[in-house]
Amino acid sequence: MLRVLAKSLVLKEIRPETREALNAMCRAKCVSAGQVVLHEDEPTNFIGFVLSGILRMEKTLTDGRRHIVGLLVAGDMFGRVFDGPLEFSIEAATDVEFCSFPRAAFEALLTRSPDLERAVLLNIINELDRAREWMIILSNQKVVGRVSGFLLLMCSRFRGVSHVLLKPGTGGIEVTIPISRIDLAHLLGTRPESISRALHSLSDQRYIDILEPDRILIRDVEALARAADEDELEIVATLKDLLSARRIDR
Amino acid sequence: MLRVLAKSLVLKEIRPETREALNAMCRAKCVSAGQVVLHEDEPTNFIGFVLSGILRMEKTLTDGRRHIVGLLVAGDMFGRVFDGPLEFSIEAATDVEFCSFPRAAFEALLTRSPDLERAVLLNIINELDRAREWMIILSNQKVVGRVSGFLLLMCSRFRGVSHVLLKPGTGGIEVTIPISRIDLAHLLGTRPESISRALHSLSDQRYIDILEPDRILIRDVEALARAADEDELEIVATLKDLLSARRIDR
DNA sequence: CGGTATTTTGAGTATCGTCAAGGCCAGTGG
DNA sequence: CCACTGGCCTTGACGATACTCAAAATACCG
Repeated sequence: MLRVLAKSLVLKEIRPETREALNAMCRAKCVSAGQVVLHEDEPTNFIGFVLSGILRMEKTLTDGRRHIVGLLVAGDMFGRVFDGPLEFSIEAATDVEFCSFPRAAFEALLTRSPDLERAVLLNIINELDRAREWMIILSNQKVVGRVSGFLLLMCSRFRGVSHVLLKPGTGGIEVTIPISRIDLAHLLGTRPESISRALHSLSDQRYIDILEPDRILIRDVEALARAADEDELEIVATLKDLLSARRIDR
Repeated sequence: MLRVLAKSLVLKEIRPETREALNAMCRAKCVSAGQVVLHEDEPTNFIGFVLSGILRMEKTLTDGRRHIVGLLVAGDMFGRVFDGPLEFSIEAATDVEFCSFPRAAFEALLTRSPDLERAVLLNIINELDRAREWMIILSNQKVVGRVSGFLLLMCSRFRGVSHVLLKPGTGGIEVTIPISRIDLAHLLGTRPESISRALHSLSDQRYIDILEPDRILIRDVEALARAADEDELEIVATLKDLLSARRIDR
């Protein structure tokens, strides 16, 4: 299983001994969509690494509403490394495979393996960057802008992972939205109705096709980036390169 | 100067030797409000620790608009620790003192001082939590909600730092907003006019007093939390405790 | 004291949230 | 096999909110 782990950019640099130790303490787990992996405010007794599928991090408010604060994909780490309990619960958005390390053992290993500590550090820096990307998307005034930014983020971040497919022939990218409209609405600071309208507006402009409610085909990445307003031009460039590269491939 | 640094929660745990080494490589710097400390996308050649004042992290878009993605206060660290250049520039929002460590030397020390690496790790975890708090505030649908959340965040995070003062007698907390309306508007995903209206609406309800455009007296923390909707009840509890404690003190 | 930048206010319009209804799909039980 | 149910997504209509543009008031600076 650590073969899979090793593919994660973050963990591939660690020394064989450390990897051995990780391997020894690691336990594979599978959960199906909807199950809760970690409860909010409970002391975390393990650290997890996602192998496949998508998890959502969500904060449950006192009145019962949920608030999604991020998504986890293959290669991502979750669980508090050192201090206190998690501030949000972690729930499977799709069927998920992950491996878990007992917290105490993991921290002990962390303390005596600088390479692992470095890997964890890089992982968290990465996560921080992603949180900032979310912030920029969320600070878009209009719902279509936020939705467009979300779609772009989905394909740039989750490319290569199960939920994004490139369709070279048509020059489009197919994205599966791993969360319900209502959750997406909370994530983007709006309501499901507005999400629906935004998607259909993008569809009317022929920027995207709604294959199914949760399967979107992105036809015009640049137009979407313009709608998102953001300087996700880097993202766009990357995606375009990828598309044309694939087209030449065949 | 490291006396100041040591006060930062994050660095107080490091060993004397490491502290010595840090001290040796550290250089104090002062910049005045408005100056740019680090440019976006330039390779970062130093790591900085804020001693006093407030810095803003901002992304400059291709069309020249700026997008604030966070604020840095005393105790915060900035600059890329390992990989690539920073994704945003760092600018002084007020007059700022900070100390800087040459990047190469800092990373070398990091590699041979697990205690420092641990401290840096905790610092970044902290920053990640803050980014997620921003996300929750930003995902509030209404502008008054976001503004209220912003004010609460300001006092909970920046308490004890120059820009927040407790006024025990009146039971209020005075906050100085360290950025202009237009920047705050960008940060909260709205326009300056709406920020103004939101603040004056809160003022009309007697939740806050606008002493000066950038100096706000918070009169009713709970009401503000209700307006922010969020479960910042923890924050509220903390603030209330603090207020009553101070009141008893005198 | 003038000149500039920032903040505020006002009026009109677009957008979005709200409420209510309808459609689609999957699962259930007759 | 079909009707029924419940969940989710969509659509429409209406009211609230926020954005736009323009102008006034205020603060800031020389």
